[in-house]
Amino acid sequence: MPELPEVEGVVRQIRPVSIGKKIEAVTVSDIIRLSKANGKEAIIKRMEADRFVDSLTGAQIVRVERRSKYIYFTLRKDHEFLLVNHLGMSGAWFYVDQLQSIPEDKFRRHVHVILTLSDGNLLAFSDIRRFGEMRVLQEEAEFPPLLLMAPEPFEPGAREHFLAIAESAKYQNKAIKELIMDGQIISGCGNIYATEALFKTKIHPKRAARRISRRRKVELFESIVAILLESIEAGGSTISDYRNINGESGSMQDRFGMYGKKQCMVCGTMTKTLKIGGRASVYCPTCQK
DNA sequence: AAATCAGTCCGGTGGC
DNA sequence: TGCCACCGGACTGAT
Repeated sequence: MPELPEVEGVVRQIRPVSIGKKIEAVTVSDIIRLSKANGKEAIIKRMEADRFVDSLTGAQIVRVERRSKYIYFTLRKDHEFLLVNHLGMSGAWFYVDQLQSIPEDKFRRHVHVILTLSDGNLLAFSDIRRFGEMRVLQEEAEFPPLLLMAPEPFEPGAREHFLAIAESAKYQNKAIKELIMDGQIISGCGNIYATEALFKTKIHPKRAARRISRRRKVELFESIVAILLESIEAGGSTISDYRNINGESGSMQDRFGMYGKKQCMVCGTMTKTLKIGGRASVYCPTCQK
């Protein structure tokens, strides 16, 4: 499941191989075309497949940036516009000379959008579960939820943004895990890193926001930032489907203290799992209070 | 009015 | 072995 560190890794790799190049051709898979023909919003959102292809074909890639878990491709034809991509659960980009070069069959089988670049190579978007998203936007404001995202966690102000919301009236009774996984409160932190940060700071995932002192909230926020940075350094976490653009896995999963564990790495207690905000939340009943 | 809930995009996986 | 319920980021629309 790609969260901020995985998306950051992908963006850092896509940048040097794509900036300044032109998108010579765009291919959308028959499966996506069929889904869209049946009225589904599969991967390509709010746009016909043909119009999506037309929009991107001939554009030059000007910038590639990460915002929260989204990838923003700034493209230029006669004017600049955006291709905004979310990897969803299983989205992955591969930079290859041909599709056959994508290392694993399970990714090769689910390639849905192919950008042929002016260097002759391909940027191929594979998405096993099709929870990924592609949107062509003239400007960010065309998709309003993008404007509501919390500041980047490494930006000054992100911590104050988190504290202000976490201490506002309507969130007082909410479980802390729901808050830190909410992209409008903290950007880029999903289930994995939320689980790890709560474990590291010994906070029970269901603890109400108002039952956590400011000092511990600050500690939690700083822990999230540190874990996100550590994961970027480790090349992200590969649980099952995350790969970088060369098909390589990350190694952050080897450093997990809690996510996916049956037993606490610190005290040996059997871990417990709760459903919080609809998501499975694993924690240690001894260490986390 | 606001908060909550189900629905949407799916294939892989685990349990029986 | 084969089937089927369940899972999940994040938005959207309904209640």
